[in-house]
This record gives sequence, C-alpha cells and structure tokens, in this order.
Amino acid sequence: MQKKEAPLHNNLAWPTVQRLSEYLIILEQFAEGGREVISSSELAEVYSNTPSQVRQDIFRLPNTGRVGQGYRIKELAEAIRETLGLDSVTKIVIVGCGRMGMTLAQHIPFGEHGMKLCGIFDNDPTIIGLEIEGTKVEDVSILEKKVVESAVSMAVLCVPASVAQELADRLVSSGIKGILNLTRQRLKVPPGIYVQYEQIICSFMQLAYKCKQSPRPAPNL
Amino acid sequence: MQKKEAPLHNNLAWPTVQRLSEYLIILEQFAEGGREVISSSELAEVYSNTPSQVRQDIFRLPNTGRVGQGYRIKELAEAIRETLGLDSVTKIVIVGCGRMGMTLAQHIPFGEHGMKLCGIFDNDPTIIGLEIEGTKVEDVSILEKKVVESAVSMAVLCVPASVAQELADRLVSSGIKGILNLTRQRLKVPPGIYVQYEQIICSFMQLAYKCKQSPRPAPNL
DNA sequence: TTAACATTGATAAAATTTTAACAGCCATTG
DNA sequence: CAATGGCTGTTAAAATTTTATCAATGTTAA
Ligand SMILES: NC(=O)c1ccc[n+]([C@@H]2O[C@H](COP(=O)([O-])OP(=O)(O)OC[C@H]3O[C@@H](n4cnc5c(N)ncnc54)[C@H](O)[C@@H]3O)[C@@H](O)[C@H]2O)c1
Ligand SMILES: NC(=O)c1ccc[n+]([C@@H]2O[C@H](COP(=O)([O-])OP(=O)(O)OC[C@H]3O[C@@H](n4cnc5c(N)ncnc54)[C@H](O)[C@@H]3O)[C@@H](O)[C@H]2O)c1
Repeated sequence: MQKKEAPLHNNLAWPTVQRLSEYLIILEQFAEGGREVISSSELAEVYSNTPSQVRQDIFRLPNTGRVGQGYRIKELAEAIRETLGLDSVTKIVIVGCGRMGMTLAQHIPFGEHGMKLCGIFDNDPTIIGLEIEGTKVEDVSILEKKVVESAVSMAVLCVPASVAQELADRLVSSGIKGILNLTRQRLKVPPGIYVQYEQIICSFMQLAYKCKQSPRPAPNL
Repeated sequence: MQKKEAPLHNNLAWPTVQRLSEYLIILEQFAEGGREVISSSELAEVYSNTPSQVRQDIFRLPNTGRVGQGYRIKELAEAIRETLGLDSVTKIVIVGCGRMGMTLAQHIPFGEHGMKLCGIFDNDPTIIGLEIEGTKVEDVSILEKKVVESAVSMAVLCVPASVAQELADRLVSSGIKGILNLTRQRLKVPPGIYVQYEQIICSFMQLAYKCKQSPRPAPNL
C-alpha cells in the first residue's frame, strides 16, 4: 500500500486539529517515559476514541507510520507540530499580568511547543519590572512598539474584560495574527485575524451536561 | 407555527452543548447591560456564526422565543442553564490550591452559574487554612469525607500531573460524577464518570493552526 | 524461505452537523 | 381593523465528520 503524495492544501477538519493538539500532549508524555513507538489503538485507548479515528486524523500528516508496526512517537509528534504551524518559533506575548497572566507565564512550557514567550505587559506600576521565568513585565504603553519590532504573531489577553476590546484593537493594529482571549468580552476583529476563546467556566458547564446524563453514583469507599 | 412538545430525551448534539455554554456568557453580559431581548442574528453576530445555527441550537430548549420578536434574554439564559444541568446547585470542589487552583477559586463566579464551590483541598501545610473568597483550604486527607458528606458532584484537578490519577481515583471512589482535569495526565476512570480535559496550551496550538492559514499582516499604526 | 501476524493507508458507507428555506405569528402602523 | 415587516420554529437538503472495512506491508518465527 503506497502513501499518496501529500495533499497540496493541508486543510484539516477542525475537530481533527483539536484532537491532534491533544495527541501531541499525550505523545510528549510517552516520549518522556522513553517510549519510541505507539499504535493507533494504544493512542485511542488513552485518548478515549477509536483507532480508526486516530488513523484518519493522522492520515493527512506528512509523516508516515510503519504498516504493521505503529508510529514512531518522535516523528509523529514532529509531524503534528509542523502541521499545526509550530515548526518555526511562534512568537507570543501575554497582555495583562494579574493572577491569570502570571500563572500562564510561569506554568505553560511554551518552548516545548515551538513557541517563544517574548513579552509580558501590564499597566500596574507595582507589577511592571517584575521578572517572571526570565521575562520582565513591561509597561503596556510600549506594547505596539515591541509587537512590531519582534514581529509577534499571537497574544493572550488576560486583562479585565472592560479593556479587552481596546487592547485587541491595539494588538491588531500592530500586526498580530491571532488572539487567545481569556476574558469574557467577545471581540470584534477584522477578517484574517483569528480569535480563540477560552473560558474555564464553559468547560464546567459542558461537564455538568455530561454529568446530567446519569445520576450521581453511590460512594464506594 | 406551533412549538412541538419538548423532546423526552433532551439529547443535544455535542457541538450544540459547547455553543450553548458560550451563548450563556454572552447573554449574561447583555443582561448586565440592561438588554431584555435579543434576536438570533444579533447573537450570531457576536458569536460569529449564523442566525440559522443559533436558532437550530435553541430549537430544542424548553423555552420559546417570540416569533417576530426575538428571545427574552433572561428566559433564554435560564433555559440554557436548565438544559445544561445548572438549574439546581451543582456542588464542586477544587483539588490542588497552587497558582492555578487559587486563580480559579478567586476568579470564577461559580455562584452565577448555578454552581457552588464547597471545598478547596491541598496537602501543603503552608496553604492549608488559608481562606479564599470565603472558603478555607482544607487538608486533602479529608477529601473523601467531605465529598461524601456534601454529595459533591464535580471536581477540578489542579495538582501536579504525577498525583492526578491517584486523586482522580479517590474522587471517583467518593462518588464524584465529573472531573475537570487541568493537568496533562490523561485519566482512567470507570464508565459513567465523565472527564473534561482543558489545556490552554492546546488552545494556543489550535490558534497557531488558524494563523498558519494566511500570512502575518503588515502593521497598520 | 515461507507463513503467520499485527497494524497502517486508503476508501466507502454511515452518522452527525450545518445550512438553507419558508410558513406562520406577533407587533406595529396607518 | 387590515396590511406590513421582522423574526422564529421547523423541516429538508447539503456538507462534514466518524466509523467500518480491507488490501498491503514489514516483522517475526518456524
Ligand atoms: N478564561 C478563563 O477561564 C478565566 C479564568 C480566570 C480569569 N479569567 C479572566 O482573565 C482576566 C484576568 O483575570 P485575573 O484573575 O488575572 O485578574 P487580575 O485583576 O488579577 O489581572 C488583570 C491584570 O490586567 C492588568 N491591566 C488592567 N488594565 C490594563 C491595561 N489597560 N493594560 C494592561 N494591563 C492591564 C491589571 O494591572 C492586572 O494585573 C479577567 O478578564 C478574568 O475574567 C478568565
Ligand atoms: N490546563 C492548563 O491550561 C494549565 C495551565 C497551568 C497549569 N496547569 C496544570 O495545573 C496543575 C497545577 O499547576 P499550578 O501552577 O497551580 O502548580 P502549583 O505547583 O502551583 O500547584 C500545585 C498544588 O498542588 C498541591 N498538591 C501537590 N500534591 C498534592 C496532593 N497529593 N494532594 C493535594 N494537593 C497536592 C501543591 O501543594 C500545590 O499547591 C499542574 O498540573 C499544571 O500542569 C494547567
């Protein structure tokens, strides 16, 4: 069975993109544990879907598995990164360094995923100047300057909702390409600029819906 | 045009559930602003989808809009909450009160969404006893006892990945129904228990993929 | 060397989700 | 009071996504 030439337009289904990003986390964990090869059924077992779906998701990726053998974990991870656009260093900035912004700065291993944190901004004088994981918090007044200078492509918004749109506008006019918006404010952006919304409370609601499907089980201590 | 009787089994499509939870956030913001009525096209404009999809999503909900008039925001919000399973108070606990756990405790308005935070647990003596937004951090050794006592139905895991599975097991054996897992550890749980995974880094990756579709625009200051 | 085995790559069928279309209803206006 | 216009509820069609299936292939063991 021959692998077809890679499709010109790597246009993946959105659900596939979502799963691929999660597979990557799983693959990295396996790799850390020293594992070299994984099969679609093992990955499906961990992810809780089917081997068929895993193969279908991986099908479009440039890298090939070995028929009968499974996938080389490192190669597969690299193929996913490349396909998602994380092959070159993706520059990002954090805007708003309160509790949330600081947690992200300290805790998300950007480097491990082909991204580089190259700026943290706030407007609170007591926060400006703090150094977090090697990055100094800067005054938000120089946001545009820094974003343009470093050709930053993505930003995370962790400011109060009331100023989110204003900062989004400033980011967009500085040439940013995508915004990860953690505030509750829905943003208006021009076409060609992408916004990804993320609300933990929504995950709770979705979980509540799942839970509603069956009654609370009895404790089993 | 007659509204059909409510379907017996309110089995919503999963993408619909996801959108409904986001509509709710939007509706709450409109309500705060004093708005009383909203049309499917206005909601679609803010959410960035189509009026048709909005109507299709709302279609199965018990509450009715007024033909020609739009939806009463409060009624619609209430219908969504009810459908998602947030009509009665859903009890939740936070497990792990480091940076992430603390941010959630302080920042997520559980009460506004039909949920009640009724416990925060950690194993660090310097953290145990702290009071966060009116809830004391307790020793994780009494986790099972408290979960059973209060009939808690959902938990958020914000502990190090290395202890995530162990704590998930303890939660499950205490009768928990759903786990919102913020750690990178994929969890094994028995059937009938639901896990919702949430990784901000995955949102970044998904955003990177969106951004890859077109080149970075020139700044426009 | 050959046969058995496990597992992918690929395709086709099934299922789900989105989009489109429009009849019917309610408020408003003259 | 009748006509108009806006917008929902509902259905059906289109598009997308998931699932099933199986030939092909490298590996291992006899
Ligand atoms: N998506 C989620 O799940 C989630 C969870 C928690 C919080 N949040 C949201 O994240 C945002 C931040 O939350 P937080 O807990 O960090 O709040 P916070 O108040 O601790 O932090 C906000 C930060 O923004 C800074 N700021 C205010 N105005 C600014 C401006 N004009 N320019 C630059 N910086 C500015 C403040 O100085 C502060 O440091 C809020 O909108 C909150 O609702 C989202
Ligand atoms: N999903 C995301 O987007 C995201 C973002 C940031 C962090 N995280 C994850 O969230 C988790 C916590 O991150 P953090 O920044 O809060 O780390 P942290 O180290 O600040 O907090 C971990 C807390 O767990 C407590 N803990 C350790 N062992 C425990 C046990 N057995 N029982 C109870 N409590 C215990 C520690 O005392 C500490 O307070 C980590 O797994 C991290 O990877 C996820």
